[in-house]
Order: sequence, then structure tokens, then C-alpha cells
Amino acid sequence: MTAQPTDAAPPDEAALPGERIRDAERTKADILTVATREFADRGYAGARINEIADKTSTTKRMIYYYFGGKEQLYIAVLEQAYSRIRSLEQQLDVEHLDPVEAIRELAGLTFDHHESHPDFIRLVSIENIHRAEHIARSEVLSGLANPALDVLEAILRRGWAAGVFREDVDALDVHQVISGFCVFRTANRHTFGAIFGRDMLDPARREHQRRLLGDLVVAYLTAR
Amino acid sequence: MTAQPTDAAPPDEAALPGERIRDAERTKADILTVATREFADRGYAGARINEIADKTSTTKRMIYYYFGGKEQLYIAVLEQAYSRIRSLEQQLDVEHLDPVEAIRELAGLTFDHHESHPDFIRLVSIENIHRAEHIARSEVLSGLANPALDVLEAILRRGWAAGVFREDVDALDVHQVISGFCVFRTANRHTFGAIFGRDMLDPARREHQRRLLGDLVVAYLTAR
Amino acid sequence: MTAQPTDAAPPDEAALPGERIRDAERTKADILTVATREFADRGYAGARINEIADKTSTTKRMIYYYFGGKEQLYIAVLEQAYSRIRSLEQQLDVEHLDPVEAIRELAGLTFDHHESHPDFIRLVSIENIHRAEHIARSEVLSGLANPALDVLEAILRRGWAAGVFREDVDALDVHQVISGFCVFRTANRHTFGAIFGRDMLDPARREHQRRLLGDLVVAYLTAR
Amino acid sequence: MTAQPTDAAPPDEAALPGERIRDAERTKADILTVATREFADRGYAGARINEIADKTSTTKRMIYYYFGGKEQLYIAVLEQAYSRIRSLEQQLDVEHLDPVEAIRELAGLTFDHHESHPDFIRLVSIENIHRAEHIARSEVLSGLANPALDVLEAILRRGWAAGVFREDVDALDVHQVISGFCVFRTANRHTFGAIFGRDMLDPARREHQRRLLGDLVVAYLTAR
DNA sequence: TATGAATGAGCTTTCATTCAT
DNA sequence: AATGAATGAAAGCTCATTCAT
Repeated sequence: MTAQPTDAAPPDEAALPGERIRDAERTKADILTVATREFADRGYAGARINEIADKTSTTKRMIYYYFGGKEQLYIAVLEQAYSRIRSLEQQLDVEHLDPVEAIRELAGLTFDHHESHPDFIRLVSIENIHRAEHIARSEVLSGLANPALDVLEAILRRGWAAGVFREDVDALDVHQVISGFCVFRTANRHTFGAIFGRDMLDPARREHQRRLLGDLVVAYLTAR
Repeated sequence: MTAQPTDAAPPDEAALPGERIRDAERTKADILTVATREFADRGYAGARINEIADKTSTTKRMIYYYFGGKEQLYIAVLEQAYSRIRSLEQQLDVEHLDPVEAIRELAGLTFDHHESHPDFIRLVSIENIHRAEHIARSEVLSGLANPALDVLEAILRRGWAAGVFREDVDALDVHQVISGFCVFRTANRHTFGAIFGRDMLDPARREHQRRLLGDLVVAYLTAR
Repeated sequence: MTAQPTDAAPPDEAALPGERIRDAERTKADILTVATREFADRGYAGARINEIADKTSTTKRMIYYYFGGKEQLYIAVLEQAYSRIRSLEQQLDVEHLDPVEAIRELAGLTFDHHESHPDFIRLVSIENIHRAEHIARSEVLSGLANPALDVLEAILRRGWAAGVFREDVDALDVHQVISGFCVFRTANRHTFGAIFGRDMLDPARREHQRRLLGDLVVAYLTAR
Repeated sequence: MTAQPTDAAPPDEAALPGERIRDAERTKADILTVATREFADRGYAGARINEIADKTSTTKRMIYYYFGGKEQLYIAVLEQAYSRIRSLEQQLDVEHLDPVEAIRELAGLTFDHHESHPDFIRLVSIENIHRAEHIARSEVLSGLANPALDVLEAILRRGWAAGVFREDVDALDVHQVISGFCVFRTANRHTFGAIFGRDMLDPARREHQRRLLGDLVVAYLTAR
């Protein structure tokens, strides 16, 4: 953390050729951060370019300068959000556990994960309202690999080899069950709460729900 | 111009009181139908009063006359949608089955149910984007009973009494699992399809998914 | 000018059912008048919807209400301008003259005509800058008959029959010569004036130019 | 990084004074070429500085550096265009022909000339839409001699002396007739084509039109 | 001589809503 | 009960131009 005056490029101050460029990156990043919040908050149609600009350290004009328009900005937001989630998923490490414990762990980590990224889940809901048309339009997103699915696939394979997992499902089915549970908790929190009077994200019930998910998946995979 | 009191119902002038009212009801129903489609299609902010009016057999002015404004119309749409779903749920009849079969049947019916009401699920997603603020504002909706939950409660009670169901869950937990699976299939269909290349609503996989849900819930409840 | 209270519909005041409609027509006509002036004055790209609205007795919003947008307004302006010119041309009457005098008269009337409609000629120039793309887009304009050409055709036929006109031209060639002369005088007035120091529309030279055109066409058609 | 004084012209750094200037001239010429195309294509208001810059090998900033702004660039374009046309006109040589043939030749060359410079004619149309205000603002353009007119004047004088040309016209009148025909063919090509269905520039009719113009002017000048 | 980043002013367009009848 | 005309406010976007280096 202490400045090392010996080698390398100066980190921040003392304007070098690269500085301007870094400013541009900072401006873009600033816009993206604010835009992510606004789009997640109000949806695509509900978000306002004016509002986004006002909450930024730059002006509306810069949004058009860097992103081109509302839709492209929204796509950039989606791209960044998905990329970040994917890079988090890449850190999953459950290979050292036996299949049953591994699957429980994977479910648990996915659970934690969704809980700590509510904005991402809102963006996904919003994008579904738009029938994923923006994802389809983004080259980055259409070809995005999914690390979590690979991990799941590997666990299942080990489980099948050991004869502990049922064989009439594939990884995507299991992923769907886990995602369904985790996404629903967050995405449908408000209507569920309004109608049943229970907050699915209530911290007091968190551990219960986390265990429920693990039990659910394990019970299903090991049934019979 | 003078009223002819002789025969038949005159089409427009001097109508019987009841007729007028029936026309009014028909107009309102027409508006609601169109508005449901539009809101489900484009979201609250994305829907256009103009579009709705144009697709109606009346005019924009009537929307304001009968509903007051965009938000009230949207709330009326939500109220109608929820009421219809609730009245369908009231027809559930699984009391003649043993608990395990009853729970499997309930899951299956819920599954069918969600699949045949995609617009309702879209409305729910949209309402969650708005943090259920409109539900909160509707007296009709905040106090709406949930028949499906009562049925579920009854089944679980029978299962517990018979000692076949685990006891560390309540009806709402189970409902959440079932709903999560069913809602996710529909609500997240597009992003899931765009990223994993599998349509969760593909008819070819329908039976598999329906059985999966039944197995999932039963395996969980009967585990140990 | 004095009010005749006897018969017919009241001309302006005393609101009848038709009044509202007349107001709408008046509003549209008002917009079209102002828009014609602005587009003719500054070209399509140079004209401003804001400016047009300000010079109108209504608001900018009404332009969109009635015409849809800038381009449609411009097309409506073109349509009205062409229609008016065409209906003027329909009043041409030279059948009573012998072919030579008829052709001279037609040229003269065309001359007068162009001189008294400079805005129309400016609009035509502007539309040519845009490669007539708006005319192509207008159903009204693509199928507009041209009365002047029919009259010319009839004169030529009479002249040919009488053996007084050369036969190696057709009506469209002659029309092109006459139009070329008349349009050039008006359309290129400014650059011509700036470079040669002579105003082609100088009233003092008007008669000379009018006779020149007549002589030109007659000399050509009767040559040899 | 240290300058190597040894051989050859260094490509970028430490250039010879003349070289820099030549590069500057090349940059200016590049900008002018692109700007001419853009202004001729879209008009003054319709052309975009951004577009021009993008189609250039330099940047937008250079346009401001060398020309000062959009209007000055446009004026520079006009100046270059007129100068080129004028220097072409200076090559006219018809003194060896008798007056009638000379006038026919002059008309024909003018005809060719206009046909091969459509962009120039578009610029002139555009400048007329702006009432020649930019020409008026340019010192270069307001004092530009017109060689073609001098040639025409000389021919007419010879024709008058020989008693073969009518005397009630001056050179500018004749120039106006010739220009009118040639300019109209090109400038009004699109509306004429859209309305009459005939392309005035159709190569198949080219010779006919060229002869028509010659006959027209000769017939007029030699009439009676 | 050259450049990427930035900008203010103003453009076209859209929206839910209300007025007058 | 019903309607066509009208509207203010604000939305998304574009433009020629200048700043900082």
C-alpha cells in the first residue's frame, strides 16, 4: 500500500499521458454504477436518463458520448452485472467435498450469492419482462459461459459414479431448482410479503431457509 | 327525435336503465382486458394509455372516466387478475387422496396453473419490480385469502398426523418451494433460454419437469 | 359583407356541431401555412419545429397531434403546395388560340405563375436537395396528374397537324425548356445576382424576359 | 528517443519546415474534399461536422483549427468549387468558329460541363436556398470574373457585326437561357423524375437534349 | 500541429391528463 | 355516457463548439 517510488508507473497523481484515459474510464464507471442502480430500481422504461445524469459527477451529454443512448447504456449495465456475477461464480471450490456435501455446499453458496446481489436479480427480472431482447442483442452476453453450471455438472458426475444420485436429471434441471428457489426468494419478495405477510428475506429465518434448500436438493437427488 | 315507446330495445337513445349499466360494464371489461394484456406485455411504465385506448372499442377519455388514471387502471388489472386466480384455486380438491399423493397432486395442479397463466405471472413480476406498492394500496388485494395455502395446510396436517412428513417446515415454506419452481420456469424463461439455450417451457420436457417437481416436494417432505 | 340573417348556416359564431371540426381544420391550416413559410425559408433540416409552433396560434404539441412529426409535416406542406399549383394549372385555357399563339400564351402564363409562387419553387429546390425522397414517400404526390402537360400536348398536336411545328420534340421536352427558364429565374436568383450583378426578377426587365421566353419557344418550334 | 541525424526524411518528428506545411496543405485539402461531398449531399444545415471529421483522415479539432467553424468551412468549399469551375471555363476556345457554330459549341460545352459537375450544381442550389448569403460574405467569390460570359459576349458581337443575330438580347440573357436549361436538367432531376417519370439525365436521351439546346439558342438568335 | 474528453444549448418527440361540449 | 381537441411537462437525443494537454 505504501508508494514504491522505484519502478512502474505512478499510480494516480502527477499527470502522465495515461491520466486522461483513466479519467475517461472513471467517468464511464461512474455512469455505469449510477445507471445500474437506477435501472435495477425502476426498470428500463421507468429509469430516466436525466435522473441518472444528475446522480453522476458528469452530465447527460457524457452518457450519449460514451454509451450512445438509453438502450445501449442499459445493455452495458447488463453486461457488467453478468460479468461480475460470472467472475464470482468462477471462485466456487467444492471439489474437495464428497458429492452430497458438495451439492449442499453449492446450493448454500448460490443461496448466499443471490441474497447478496439483489440488484442483479432485479435486473434479471426486468430483462425477462423485456423477453431478454437486450441480452440477445449483446454479443458479450449471448456467448457468456456459466461456471456454476460446470461445477454442478462435475459434482453430479461424481455422484452418479458413486451411485448416490438419481440419474433421471441433468445439471440444468438441478440448476433450475436451485436458482428457482433462490431467485424467487428475492425477486418475489414483495408480492409474497404483501399477500402472506412473511418476508422471505427475514434474517431470522435465513438459516432455516438455507438448510431447507440444501435438504431439498439432497433429498431429491438421493431419493429411493 | 321523439321517443317511440312501442317495441324492442332502442339501440342508443332512451335505453332502459339496466341496459346502460350493462353497456358500461361491457366497456369497463373491454378496457380491463386490453389493459391486462398491455401491462403484462410492457410493464407499468412501459405501457401506454394511448395504446390501450386504441386497442379498445372506446376512447382514451373513458379510461379516465371509469378508472381515474393509469395507476388506478393498473391496480384494477391486478385486482381482477388476482381474483381470477384465487377463484380457480378454490376449486382444488385433493382431500380424497392420501397425504403423499395429495401433495404431489397439489404440486402438479399448481404447475399446470402457472403454465396456463403466463400473463398473471408477468404481472406479478412487474408488481415486484415496483415493490408491491400497488398491492399495498389496494384494499381488495391486501386482504385476499389464499385458498391454495389452506389446502396445503390441511394436507400437511394429515401427513404429520400419519407420521409421514417431516415436521421442520410449515405450509408457507412448502408453498414457497412449489411456487418458486413454477414461477421461475415462466418468469425467467427468457434469460434462462438466452443463456443456457434451453426453453424451460418446451412442451417436450413438460412431463419431466412436472414429475420433477412432484418428486422434489415429496422427497423432501418424506426424507429420513 | 353585411350579415344576412335569412338563410344558411351561421358563418362563424354561435357554436353548432360543426364548429369544433372547423376549429380543428383551422388549426391544421394555420400550422400548414406557417410550416410552408418556414420550410421554404430555411429548408427541411434548417427549419425548426419550435419556430413553427411559436409562429402558430397553437402549440408544438398540436403539430405532433395532427401531423405526427417533422417529416410528415414537411410532406403535408409539399402535398398542399403541389395541389394548389396543380389546381391553378387546371384553369389554363388556350384552346381558342392558333398553335403558335397558344404556345406563346402557355409560356407566358407559366412564367407569371412561377414568378408569383416563389415559395413553391423554393420547396421544389429543397426537395431536390433531398432527392425527392419525400415525394416518393407520399401517395398523394406520386400519383399527381399534371394538367399543364396535357394542355401543352394538345397545342403541339394541333401545331403538328397544321405543319407549323417541328416534329423532333415531345411535350415533355418543351415543358422542360419552359420550366427550366422559369424555375431558373427564381430558384437561382441569388447566386446569379451575386455573381453577375443582375437580378433576374427585376420588374424593369420582366416584360423583356417574358417576351424572350415566348420568342425562344416559338422560334425553336417553328424553326426551318 | 534521441534524434538520428543520419539519413532520409524522418516520418514524423523533426520534419523539414516545408514538409510540415505540405502536410498541413494535405490535411486541409482532405477536409475540403470530404466537406464538399457532405455539404453537396445534405445541404448546409443537414451536413454534420462530426460526419465530415469521421470521413477525414484527421479529427474534428483540425476542422476548427484550419477553418474556424462550420460556416467558414462551407464558404471555403464554395470558394474552391467556384474557382475550379471558373478555371475550367477559361479553357473555352470557340474563336475559330463562325458565330452560329460558335454559339452552338458554347452551349454544348456548357451542357457537358454541367452534366459532369453535379456536386457543384447542388452546392449552387443549396447556396440559393440560403439566398447567397455566404457568397456575399466571401471576398473571393463576390469578385469572381466569369470567363464564359466574356466568350459569349465576343461571339455575340461577331454575330451582330455579321448581321446574323437578333439584337434585342444581351450576353447575360443568353447565358441565362443556356444555364437555365443545363442547371434545371441536373438540379431538378429528382422532382421532375418523380412527377413525370422521365430522368432528364438518362444517357439514352443525352444527345437529343444536347442538340435541343443548341437548336434552341440558335433558332432564337437567328429568328426572323 | 494535434487530440480525446467534455459541454451547454436546444432539438424532436412523447406522455398522462384535462377541457369543452 | 361519451368524445375529439388540446396541453404542460418532461423525456431522449443531437449539435457545433471548446477545454486541457
